[in-house]
Amino acid sequence: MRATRAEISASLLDRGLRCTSQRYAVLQFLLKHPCHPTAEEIHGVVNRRDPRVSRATVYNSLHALVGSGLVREVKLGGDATRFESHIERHHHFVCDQCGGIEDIEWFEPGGITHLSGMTSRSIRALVLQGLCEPCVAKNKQYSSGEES
Amino acid sequence: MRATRAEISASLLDRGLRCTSQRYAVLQFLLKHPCHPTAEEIHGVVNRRDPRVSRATVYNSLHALVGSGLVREVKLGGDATRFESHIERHHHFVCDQCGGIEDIEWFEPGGITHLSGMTSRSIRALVLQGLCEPCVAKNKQYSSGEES
DNA sequence: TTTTGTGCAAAAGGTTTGCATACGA
DNA sequence: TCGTATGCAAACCTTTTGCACAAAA
Repeated sequence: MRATRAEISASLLDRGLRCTSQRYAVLQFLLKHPCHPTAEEIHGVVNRRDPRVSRATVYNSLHALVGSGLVREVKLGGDATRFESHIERHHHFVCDQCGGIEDIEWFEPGGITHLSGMTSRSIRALVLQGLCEPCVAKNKQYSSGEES
Repeated sequence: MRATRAEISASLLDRGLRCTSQRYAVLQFLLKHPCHPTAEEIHGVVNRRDPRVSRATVYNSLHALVGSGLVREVKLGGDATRFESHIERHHHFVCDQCGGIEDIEWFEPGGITHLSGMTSRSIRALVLQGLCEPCVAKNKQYSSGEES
């Protein structure tokens, strides 16, 4: 998360990717922000600092980073694809109500394979859909009669 | 799945939806085909039978059906939203390689809640991402040295 | 120097919207 | 009849593409 300029540059070169200022900015942003931004959000931030970064280049950079394994693409049902630099195996939780996304520490889904009788399929990861803590609390508040 | 015209019509009226020929066609298609078509696929089929069905109306109809609980909207990470008339609780499996979607019989995800320490979140359903049986087999074939 | 990456602008899906018209209850 | 649904076309949002130009190794 706290990578230096040299480290970021090296990790790009190691994978055969030239270290351009645009790629550097995109990767640095993802390393600094452990959220799950969309390409548009990344473009917004990066472009504000250097207006010479186009939307197409953000997409190009993201694809290059995903291709090299430095970044992971996450499609969780929202309108836009999201990206994260958290590349260790993990699951995701998505809140149906607020759309919030949370990383879930990895656990073997073996029990699920068993539960669903899916012994011949191989499971890579899970997406858990439901209500996050704040939304559960918010709903309780409304349903307990506090109208005003 | 084998609903008569009268039954489909009645289920629409029961929920305060007018039974227009377009809505009828959309709902009938979803009841007949237990797959997970996109709006565009539905429009293609319905429009072929009655060219007077516009794209916008297919979207309107789908939203009305989803709003009334007759149809479920499924966002599984593909490019387009998918729809299904299978409204009983169930999970989904999505193949990373071929994009195929399978319904998974419902099971309580309680074990998962426990595994991930997410006691205060409420889980509605799971999306399992991985490789389906055919794709697992296909990959084995390629990796076992059969080049030609 | 040579290859790879970039900016721009246009286009391609998927989906929504505004408004006059048509149709179901 | 009356109010809701529909068709059309245009707009919107996310993402991709083609091509001339710029920059990294």
